Amino acid sequence: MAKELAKNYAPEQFEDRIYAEWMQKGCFHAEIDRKKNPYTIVIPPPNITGQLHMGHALDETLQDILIRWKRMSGYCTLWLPGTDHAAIATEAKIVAAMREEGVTKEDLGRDGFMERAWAWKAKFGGRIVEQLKKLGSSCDWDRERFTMDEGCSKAVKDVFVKYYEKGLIYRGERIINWCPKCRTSLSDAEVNYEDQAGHFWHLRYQFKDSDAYLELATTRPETLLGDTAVAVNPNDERYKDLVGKTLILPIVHREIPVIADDYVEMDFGTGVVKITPAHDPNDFEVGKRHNLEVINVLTEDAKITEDYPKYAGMDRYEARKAIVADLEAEGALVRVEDYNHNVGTCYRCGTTVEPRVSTQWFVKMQPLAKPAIDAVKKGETKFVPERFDKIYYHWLENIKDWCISRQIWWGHQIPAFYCDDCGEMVVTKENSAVCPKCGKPMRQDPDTLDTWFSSALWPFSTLGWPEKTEDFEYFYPTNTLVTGYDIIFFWVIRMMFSALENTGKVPFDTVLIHGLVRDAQGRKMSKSLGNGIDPLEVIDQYGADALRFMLATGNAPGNDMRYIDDKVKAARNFANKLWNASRFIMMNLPESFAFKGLPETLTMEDKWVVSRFNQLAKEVNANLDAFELGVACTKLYDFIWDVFCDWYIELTKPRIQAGGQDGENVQQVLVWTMQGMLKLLHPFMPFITEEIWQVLVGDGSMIMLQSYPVYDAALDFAEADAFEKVIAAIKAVRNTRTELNVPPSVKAKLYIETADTALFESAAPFFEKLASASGIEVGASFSIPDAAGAVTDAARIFIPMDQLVNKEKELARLAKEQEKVQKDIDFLSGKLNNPGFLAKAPEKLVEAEKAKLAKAQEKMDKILASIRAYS
RNA sequence: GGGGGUUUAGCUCAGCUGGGAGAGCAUCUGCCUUACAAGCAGAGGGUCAUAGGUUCGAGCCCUAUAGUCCCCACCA
Repeated sequence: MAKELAKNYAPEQFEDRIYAEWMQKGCFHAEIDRKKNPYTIVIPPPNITGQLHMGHALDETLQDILIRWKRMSGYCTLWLPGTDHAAIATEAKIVAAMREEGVTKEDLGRDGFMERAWAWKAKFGGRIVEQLKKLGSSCDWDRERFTMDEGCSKAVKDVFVKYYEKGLIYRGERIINWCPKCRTSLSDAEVNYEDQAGHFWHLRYQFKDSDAYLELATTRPETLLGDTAVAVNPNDERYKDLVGKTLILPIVHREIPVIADDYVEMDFGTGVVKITPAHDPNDFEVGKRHNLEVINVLTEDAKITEDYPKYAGMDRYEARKAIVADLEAEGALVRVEDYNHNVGTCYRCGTTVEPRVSTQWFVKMQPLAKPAIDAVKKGETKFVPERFDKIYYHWLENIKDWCISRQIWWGHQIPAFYCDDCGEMVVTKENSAVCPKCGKPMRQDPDTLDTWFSSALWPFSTLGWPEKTEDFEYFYPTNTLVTGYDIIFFWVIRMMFSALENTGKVPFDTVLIHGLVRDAQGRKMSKSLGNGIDPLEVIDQYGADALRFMLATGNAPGNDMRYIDDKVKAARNFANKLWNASRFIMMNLPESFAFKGLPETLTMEDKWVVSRFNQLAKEVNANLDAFELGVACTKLYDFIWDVFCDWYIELTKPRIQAGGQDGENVQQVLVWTMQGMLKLLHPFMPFITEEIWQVLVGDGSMIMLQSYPVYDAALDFAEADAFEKVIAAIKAVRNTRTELNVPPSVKAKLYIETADTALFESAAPFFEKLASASGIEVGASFSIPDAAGAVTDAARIFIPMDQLVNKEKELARLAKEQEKVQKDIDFLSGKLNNPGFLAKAPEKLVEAEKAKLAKAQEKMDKILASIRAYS
């Protein structure tokens, strides 16, 4: 059979075809097999609003490498895919699209809006999924899930009701983070704090019964409308006598008390704080302690309420200007200074969040956090790299109750029902409720749940929980969770406590954390900067394999990396190298070729390449086991390019030309090694390896279903070491010739002086092919005049070149060599003369160092002999 | 104010439990050698941020310092 590949590596010609074939043959589908061990990964579900970005590409690549490796290693693997409804983000997009049409949510009503949202999901929700496929992701698409599908929704209700009944969920009036643009509450995790330039307005509030003033400073003068007290520290001597007195609030002219509270720092500002319980979390606490009135002065969209007609309808920043102007007019403004402060912003839209008092649902975190901390402490779940467990602990140890209600429609509606008549509340899994007290139909809570509430259940809700499904029994707990460090707080932590509370088990045994993919300058890729690189474009240009290999190489877990085009190019070149190596093999196979495995008779270079491959298989497995994916990539790259292509293939050329039995043997070895390399590389570069495999093997088998190579003691050959001597000699000759500026076209006979005569004699063709030799003579001793001398520890090689050799140059070169080797000798003998080293270093190491020293000395003898020959 | 990352060749980064510093790109020298110029052969280039310490031995472990980046935190 003639085996042929296109002349150039052109991934666009086969990647899609191969993916379709995998799909069509059901290669990704996980069938429960109780004879095998399960290995499960659940995908971090991308948002249905999302477009594939480099972060996804990295995340997907790492997961696919692991899942393909485990699949080939005999596990029953399930990579469960799906998408997240991304409550706020999606609703914002839909509302924006509606705005274009001049339609509002209110126009449509809740049901109409939901209908529209589902239509939107149907239209765009599959986009990101299709993009994931371009990367080669071997997900079981038959099990694809969505956080708002029936099963996940059932799990959500189940958990909500259970938490409520256990007292882990409660409803209450609290001060929460409010996004005036998204018009919903946010959890603490959903607020990003950023430094903003602002001002410090120094104000004075006059006492009711005197002309005296109390000076204080604020960054938010507009909230003054809601001030209900002014506070000082109880230990502050300056203000001790003023506590209990009454002040007149400027502009509003309301009477407010001076109170004492520990919260006030004496040495910050004037040591006086205005207290606005409705619009500051600290003030809210102070207000509770002192029974202060909570006066809300802002609407849902952060405009001043109707209660203050002069400012009503102004947004908070307009109102700030107007109020500052009025304060100044009233003489209450003392001065203004520049001030930088931390401002909370909405993680979705970037709008400055407004602390707001409202009735919300909360998850009580203390009881849930404890088991989650313990599980990691006990090692039931491990972070890779380990350092992320500190972040995890710190967050959980300081966690506050989780605000889970959102004032939007796209999401899981809260399963709580109210009786508008008697105020009774019922929490139930049912879709409707009747008031148990007055028998009237009840109204469901209009709010929906935080999107992370449903993703927190993802590792088990997607496997069928709360039903006791076969999938759940077999695949749960999952094994590896792969995600970026930026969503540990949002997601990983919440999965941990949710899983422990609901399933009694940790959701996964390992969390593999990766960093961000930044741009070439190290900046975060962002829409606003416009510096994002579209993975799909990269795939178009270089192929998915190149992108994957680049993302997996040279990147340690948990560390950020930069996207640099040259790196992808290097990966593409590597693919091209492999492509051409396989072409070389195929074009040298006869039509009648049948692969029989390694032949009984192996030459030493065969044994060398087989031993090296065997070692590679051992190391790659070990690296994957330890999640050192980048290290594994480097080793594969080095072996394929350097060991196999640059050395082994070159060594086979004279043998292939010579033909005969040895020529047939070498074909077998070439194919054997190529197959092995393809298998080892497959998890990293699935497309090219599959393509080559199918052409090379040609029996209809697929590489993704082959067994992953493992170390085999029978494939370690002692001759491999001997062959390194030949390689060293060839390198030395090449080096010598280049240093002496001898053009490759000038051939020279080599006289090899060595104790290993048989070894070198058998290597004659290699010297001719790889060291520009016109022939070699091997012996125990030579005396060749006017010859350059290439030296290794095993051989001294004379290269007679008549006038071509410049005596001075050659002597200088030898002197340089001598210096280098002398350094080695000094270093090694220094070490071996150190009694401490001899006494405490492991014996194996001492022996190895002795052997090295002996070799260096042999080499030195040969160099000195060459120098003497010239002098 | 706490916590963490990072600092290694001109650039971007590896370096797995401590045993003579590596890769890719870039640079320089030769090569269109019948798989690959997306290639081949060679070369140069590093007091592994600084200062101490532990050790027979430190890029790796400990302490401190500096640069840089990030996370967390209620200072109005």
